[in-house]
Amino acid sequence: MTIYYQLHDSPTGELLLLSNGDALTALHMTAGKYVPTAQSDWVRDEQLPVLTQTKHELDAYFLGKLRTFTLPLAPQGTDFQKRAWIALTRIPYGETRSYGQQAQIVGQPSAVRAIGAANGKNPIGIIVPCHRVIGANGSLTGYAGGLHNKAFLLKLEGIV
Amino acid sequence: MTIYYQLHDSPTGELLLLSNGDALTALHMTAGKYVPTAQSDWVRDEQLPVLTQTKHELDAYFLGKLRTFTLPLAPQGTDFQKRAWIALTRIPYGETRSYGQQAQIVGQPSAVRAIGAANGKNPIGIIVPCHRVIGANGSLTGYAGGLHNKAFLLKLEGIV
DNA sequence: AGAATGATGTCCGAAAACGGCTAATGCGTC
DNA sequence: GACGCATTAGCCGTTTTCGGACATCATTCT
Repeated sequence: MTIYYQLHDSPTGELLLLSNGDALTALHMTAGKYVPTAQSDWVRDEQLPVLTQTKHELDAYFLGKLRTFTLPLAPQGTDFQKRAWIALTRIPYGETRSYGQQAQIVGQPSAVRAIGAANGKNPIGIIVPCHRVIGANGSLTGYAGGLHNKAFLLKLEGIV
Repeated sequence: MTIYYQLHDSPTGELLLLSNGDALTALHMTAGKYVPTAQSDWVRDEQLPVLTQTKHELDAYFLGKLRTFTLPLAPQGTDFQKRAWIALTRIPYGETRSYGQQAQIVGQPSAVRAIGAANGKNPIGIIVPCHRVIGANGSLTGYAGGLHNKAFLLKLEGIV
């Protein structure tokens, strides 16, 4: 299956958007870690509707005018990871959860570290809000895009 | 165990009286520091004998007609704190001791600051007379209910 | 199949901080 | 010298904080 992509600027730096043609499959901060390098078989498509919509929603989000993303998502991962990511999308804008709470929601209260690992592999940053999960003691602990960006996003959502 | 309480007015302001049903467990000046806020599981009982007796003795004390309280007490604290508080009850009406003297009575002559800390946590003000303990140089140093109330009580007992 | 790895959380013991103090010390005044 | 005053450094039980060990679980690597 063909993979389409676009690049988009944002307050958190350049973003790499990937799609299968119908839905968003990945959103990476290119300055961050674990960023896939552009492959030769990827197709850069500046017209693809879902990516255009993604850009619009992102812009609105960074302006503080959008609190809930509605574009179609299609992240790829193991069964457990998908459940973890779905749990992420249920955390409301402007709120935070601990890894333990998220584990509880997923239904495996003691799989806290596994949850952390799954969040770490969340392919769709920002839109699947893994930045809303922090340590039980309030510490920021980690973020693929860099802790400063995690802090930036939380602040944008009104969290001190 | 159920906790019963009553409120009672006095020259030192409103008093919060707590009981386990048999004995007085706490007496706080509601205007002071470290006052526990009323809990939802507390029961207000205006008929409880021990609290009624407490009120009568308090009224008599503030009129200068009672010099020794006789109601049953049951303060809760660590071993050391209980020893400190027992020592307090042995200080006669109208007399004062220094923290050092109290430490000596407790049997740990050098634990002066620990005695001060224990007095600070005395749950039963007025009746367990922590106000009769002053600095070695005669200074009032501190009182959970406020220094002016400490001075008031000492004056009531005839101390200048 | 087994071992290693994390964007964790809980527990427990040690260490440090914290008082409703006090006696000793140092310094300037008289 | 004697005195007043502020400063200092011991004193000790309690509380708070901090760090390391350990349990835990899906993944990944060998």
